Formats: sequence, C-alpha cells, structure tokens
Amino acid sequence: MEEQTPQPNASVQSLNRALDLLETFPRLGPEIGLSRIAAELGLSKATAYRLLSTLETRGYVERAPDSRSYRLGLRAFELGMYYQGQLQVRQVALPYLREMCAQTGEVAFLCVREGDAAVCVERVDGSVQVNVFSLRVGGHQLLHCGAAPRALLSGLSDDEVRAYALRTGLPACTPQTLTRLDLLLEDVRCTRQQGFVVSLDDVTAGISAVGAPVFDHTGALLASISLSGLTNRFENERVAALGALVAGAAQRMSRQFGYRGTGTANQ
Amino acid sequence: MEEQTPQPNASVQSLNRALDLLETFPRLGPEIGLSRIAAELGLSKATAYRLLSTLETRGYVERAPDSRSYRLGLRAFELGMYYQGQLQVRQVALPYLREMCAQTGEVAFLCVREGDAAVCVERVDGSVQVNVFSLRVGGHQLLHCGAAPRALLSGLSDDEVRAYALRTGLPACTPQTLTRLDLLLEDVRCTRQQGFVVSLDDVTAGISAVGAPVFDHTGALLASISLSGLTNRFENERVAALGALVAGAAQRMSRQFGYRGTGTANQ
DNA sequence: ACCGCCGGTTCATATTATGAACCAGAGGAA
DNA sequence: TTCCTCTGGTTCATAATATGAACCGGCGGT
Repeated sequence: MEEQTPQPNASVQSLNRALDLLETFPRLGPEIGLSRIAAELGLSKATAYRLLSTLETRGYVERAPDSRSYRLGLRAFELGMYYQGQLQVRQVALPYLREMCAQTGEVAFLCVREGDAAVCVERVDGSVQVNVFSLRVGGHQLLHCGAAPRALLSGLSDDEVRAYALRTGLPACTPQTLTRLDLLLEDVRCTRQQGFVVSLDDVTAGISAVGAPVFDHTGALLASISLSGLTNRFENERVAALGALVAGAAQRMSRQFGYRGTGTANQ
Repeated sequence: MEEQTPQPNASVQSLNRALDLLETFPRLGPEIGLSRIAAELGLSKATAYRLLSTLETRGYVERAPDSRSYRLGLRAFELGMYYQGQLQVRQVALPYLREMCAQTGEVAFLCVREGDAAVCVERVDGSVQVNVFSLRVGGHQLLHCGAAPRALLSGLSDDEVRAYALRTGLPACTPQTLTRLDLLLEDVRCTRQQGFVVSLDDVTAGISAVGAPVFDHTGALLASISLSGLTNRFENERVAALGALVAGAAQRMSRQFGYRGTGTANQ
C-alpha cells in the first residue's frame, strides 16, 4: 500500500491487479499455484485468492485437474474470439490471404501493431506444411524481426522507427536480424520504395518471408500481411514475384479501406 | 451501493464490474459509448469511465475510429488465443478433426461444456464450403441443440439432464429441436447406446450433423466432436457411417486420455 | 511423528472506489 | 447565429471497499 503511483489517469487498482494476474499465465506457464502467483505479483495470498476466486466464478480462470493450481479459463477465450470475429481488417484480409496461399502454397499471416510488437491475428496455411513458425496466432513479435512486423515498422515515420530502436535496443533473433539502426532505417526506406519487405532467416533460421503494409483512408497504418515459408523456397526470382504478390494484395486491401496513395515510390 | 450480495465466496466487486463491462461488448454490439455502458451496467459514468480507462491503457478495450465509443481490445484476443493454444484436448483432437474432414469433406467441430452451454473451441473445414453454421469458434450453444452440444449432454447423468431442462426450459431453435424432456432423455439414452448423436436440422434448418462425447481417465466428460454439413448430404446410410466415424474418433481420443470404458452399450 | 509448505480464511484498518454534481465540446433544430 | 441536448470526461467528500498479518487444516516428504 506504499505505492507512489503518479496517477496519469483515473484507474482502478484492483482491476489492474486482476489483469496482471491474468497476464501471469502466459508469462509463467499455463498452470500456477496460489502462493506463486501472490509472490509473483507482490500481493498477499488473501488478495490473490480473492482475485482468483472472482475470476474463477466468472470463468476467466479454471482449476487445473489436480485442483491445486490455476490456469486461464474459457471465458477469456470466448472474449478473444469475439474480438477476432469483429476485427474488420481481418474480414477484409481473409480472402486475400487465402488467395495468396492458394497461388503460392506458402503460409499467409495478418498482423496488427500493438506498441512495439506485431500481434498475429490470422494465419492461413497453404499446401506446404510448415510448423516451425515462431509466430502463433495471438502471439507477439518485435517490429524489427520478420516480414509482417517489419512491414508494420515501415509504415511508421523515420522518427518513430528511431524511437522504437531506442526503446527496444533491437535485440537479435538470429544472426540475420537487423540490429543496427542505420541498417534498419535503410531497410525501412527500401521497403517503402519497393512496396514490400523481404525477411530472410531474420527471426528463425531456415524461414523466410515477404510482407507488405496496409493503410486506411487517412493513411494510418492498419495492419500488414506476409507470406512465409522455408528459406530454400525463397530464391531471388521467386522472392521478387512473391513480393509483388503481397504488395499488390496489400495495396488492394488499402484501396478497400479508402486509401488513395500507393505506399510505394514506383507505380 | 445498496447491494444485498449473499457473498458466497470472497469476491472483488470492482473486478466483477469490469468483467461485466467486457462482456457487454459481445452482448450489445461491437462498439458502445460511455453513457450507454454506464446505464447498461447500472454504474455512474464516473465509475464506468474509470474502468474503461484502466482497461484501455491495458489494451483490453480500444477506442473506435470515431474516438467516441469503445470496443474490445487486442489484449483480450491475445489472452484468448493463449488459452486455446494451451488447451490439451484441442491438441489431441486436431489430428482427428483433420482426418474426419479429409475423409468426409464435412466440417468438424470440437466443443467443451461451460455450464448449460457448449463452447466451440475448434473448427476444421473440409472440402465442402458451408458458411451458415450458427456456431462460431468461441461461440455458445445450449446443450440440447446440435450434435456436439447434445454429445456433451449425453455425457451427463439423467438427473443432470433433468436439471438442465428445468433451468433452461429447452427453448427451440427450429421446429426440429427437442423441447420435451421425455424425448430429450430418450434421445440421450439412445445416444449413449449407439455412441453418437444425430442432429437433423435441430439448430439451423438445412444443417445436420453427427457428434460424439470424449471422456478422460476418470470417466469425466471432457469435450465432444462433431461432423456438420448440409442436410441433403446426411441421408440415412451415410449418417450411420458418419456416426460410426465420429464415435470411433471420439473413442480413440478418450483412450488417449486414459479412458478405459467404451461410452457405448454395444462393443 | 515431524516439519514445511500448500490453499484457504478471518478480521480490524485505512486505503480505495464511489456517484452527485459539474465541465466543455459536438451536433442538431430553429 | 443561438439555443438545447446530447456526448465524453472530471472533481471531491464520503463510506464502502479491498487489504495483509496472522491464522487454520491438510497434504507430502523425511
């Protein structure tokens, strides 16, 4: 209770604690015990227990089969799926993702930005089976690693990219990850010019992708799409073709949202 | 503040209010204004605003593009997808769902029980395009309508079925819905005997399905699977074949969970 | 039989959430 | 234009609310 919260806005602390609690499950493994949770959040067991009880009766938290520890509950899932179903950019994107998959056999992703991360909101698999993607639907990825994330990054201004680099420090996923700001800025400009990102092994070794950003009628960055697959299927000429494909799809999507620009320098 | 909550367990009321608020979005449309929310929840605007602000800074609520009204946020989606990814029954079920789809061309569902409703946690589409299913992934359905829901119902005891009927009143979705307790009990017993449910137009006209329950090693009901499609593809002989297929898949799943019984009367 | 740890519970305390009343601004009507 | 009525947002004194130290009873290992 000896907090010195600057209180930037009105806020409800017990709700914040409950949200911290819910987010503990993804952080610390699917099932956690009461004492662990309390310790982790810096709460007394009583407080943690009350929060857990409330969340449990509401279905946002379940008891594990051993009935000792807790895990995330079904209601959380229901809310999340409702969000996905309502997301209009997803509705617009789905046919394009399917089309790209059918044409190429690769895997198509749709991502939106959340702060410094890209969140994958949809994935459509093509004919080629690949299961080593680090990006799950509903999962995060920093904006400078991967095709769809970097497509989002390229939709930001240079200043925003610089600020992003300062905040995150551009950690590397693989030796191919762009970890220097100057190279990243250059890449971002190149991306804006040709209309698509090329990502070769920069998030997972052996996985490559191409991606492109989607804008709305105000020119604001809305989402990004990508085509991912095994690196050995991404040789030079095909990369150009795939890039043109995603860039074209992204541009048609942007038009559908009323965007009048091109998002590229040529064309 | 003049509540007479019997307080069955420890509970945090501001958290309850926040959860009510989140659940308001699925109930009352994707985007809602502050005043509407406050009125709907019986809160003062100040309280609703504080809850919304907290949820918004945490990403569980977003502002609509018009920046006046609120909608569900990306974090809710992330949590939900984490739940789905961790759900072990889904991991086990997926190959079976895919197999059934590939063999039949129909659409396969996986449902789990949540109180009086079945919640769809996975859907795998076959070769036949059908988009009129009332059951979305993450969506509800009362237990007495539809193949997968009724498969869950058949996993309950007769007394539980009776209690369910009393609670819900067995509302009808279509003229084919079983709305009489005696018929429902008979159907449930029949289901247990033959090992699968047959659902003909009882939730949506023109849509039929077969389903079967999945049990764990303690014999507790874990989930149910179903195959759904256009009714004109569900003539008598094929229904029997499809029923045997889902019942077999469900039984193999149950075995995988350590269930030693058969769940049926024959075999 | 012991000990330590677990989840769960109690209760006096004061921190915390509360809503009536209040702004400022947007949009419609006249 | 002016007026009016909505909206979302803010303030502040009040008391209702959440809080954690200390406490159980039970389980598992030693």
